[in-house]
Amino acid sequence: MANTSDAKPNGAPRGSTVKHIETELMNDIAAGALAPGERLDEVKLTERFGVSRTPVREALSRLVAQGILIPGEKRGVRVAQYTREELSQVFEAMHEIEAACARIAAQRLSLLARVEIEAAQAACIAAAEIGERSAYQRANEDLHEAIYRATGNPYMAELASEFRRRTGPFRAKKFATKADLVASAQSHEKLIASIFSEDSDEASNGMRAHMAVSFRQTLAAN
Amino acid sequence: MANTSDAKPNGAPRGSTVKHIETELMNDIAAGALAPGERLDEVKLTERFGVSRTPVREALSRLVAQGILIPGEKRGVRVAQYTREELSQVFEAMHEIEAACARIAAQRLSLLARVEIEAAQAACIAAAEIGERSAYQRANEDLHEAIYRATGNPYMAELASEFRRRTGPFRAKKFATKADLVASAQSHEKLIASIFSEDSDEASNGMRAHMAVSFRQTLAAN
DNA sequence: ACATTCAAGTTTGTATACAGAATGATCAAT
DNA sequence: ATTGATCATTCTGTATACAAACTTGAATGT
Repeated sequence: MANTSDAKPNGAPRGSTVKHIETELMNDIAAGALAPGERLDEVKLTERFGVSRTPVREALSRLVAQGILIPGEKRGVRVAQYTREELSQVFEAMHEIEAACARIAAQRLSLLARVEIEAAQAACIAAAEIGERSAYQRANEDLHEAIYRATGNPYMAELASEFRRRTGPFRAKKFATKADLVASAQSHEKLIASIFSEDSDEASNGMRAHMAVSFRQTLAAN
Repeated sequence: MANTSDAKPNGAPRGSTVKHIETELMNDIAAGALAPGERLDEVKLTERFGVSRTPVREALSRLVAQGILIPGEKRGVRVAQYTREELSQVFEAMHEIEAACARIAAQRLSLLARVEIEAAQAACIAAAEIGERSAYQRANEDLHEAIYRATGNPYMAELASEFRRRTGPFRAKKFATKADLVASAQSHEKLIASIFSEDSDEASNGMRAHMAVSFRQTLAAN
């Protein structure tokens, strides 16, 4: 049945619905509301967001492009799920990208970047000392993002952020105990020192060492 | 006017039309048939491929996700075009990714990978000696792809390939003279030696050095 | 001459319709 | 009981329709 006159308006309303669906789904996945391996049904999403299949589809395909969702065997898309080996490969790639960011950041370190990194680390320490897991996680993300920005290279930064989003669901359950937080914050200290040394190789090795600590915690939780 | 009975069949034919459009456009861009900055018109593509806007749109948005196209200021999409600074940033990111590949490849070097790399380099030398530019370019791509495979990490490999595609249009005009080919092939020799040393740091530095040579040629041509 | 407003023409985002594939379920035959 | 075939039921890809936003440019007023 075609629109008569009282039908829902369509056309192009303000801030792209697609973007909204995309971030909403990303949050769900990051928060674990959608478990790895779970299948997403286009029509269900259609109902949930009160839109047609077209924007849902577009949002899904963007998430697929980012590796957050993967195309199902024959049909549909599912939340990315990795075998132990795949997980370690994705993390290896992320480690290298992070290391590259640290390398470039060390080369170009600006005063602003220094301050932003120090501020984020201060927040990490504060959160670790009182054992606030979710605050620590936020501060930890901030610190890494500050390092990405410190590269002065938006392409590197975007790449790193993308991998961080992609691995988010697996890193979520990483910090089990207060001791984990403290250990992570201490690992940050060495990492930051290596970047502030302004020696590329040392910074990149520093980041690899930090990521190794971090990955050990992640693997323990998966 | 709606389908009556003799209309074109739609539904889902064989190998996704979207994929076809995507690769076709990628080729056009790589071959320079679509110049950087050029605007792509959805409707024109619709006519060219004899399909509706839906698959065209999907193909375009995938290319946007890969950074090969970029969304226009207000409307439409255009072939990615970079200022000198942006170009150097994209290349910096690519260099780091390539260096990471070299690092991992050196760590895990298998006999098969060694052979593949040597074969590709042999092809490079052969092409350089007789000054066959397009053959050299192919062999050069093969060599880099062989290194990506040598990482044993499909995520790293895909990432590197993606950046290579993205920078393709700018590297295309790189090899101006036979001397360029020979210089590139010689640079490969050192690169390969550094990877075959199975020393991570040396391999990653080796790749960075090679990419620097390569980038100098690229900048000269842009 | 310049700014402002308004109408026509494009372009985009979203909705909906529909054909063909994949899946699953029912039922007959071995 | 297991296998195989047939049919109904999703699900997916593509086509088409249409409304809102943007662009353009001409007409109007200052």
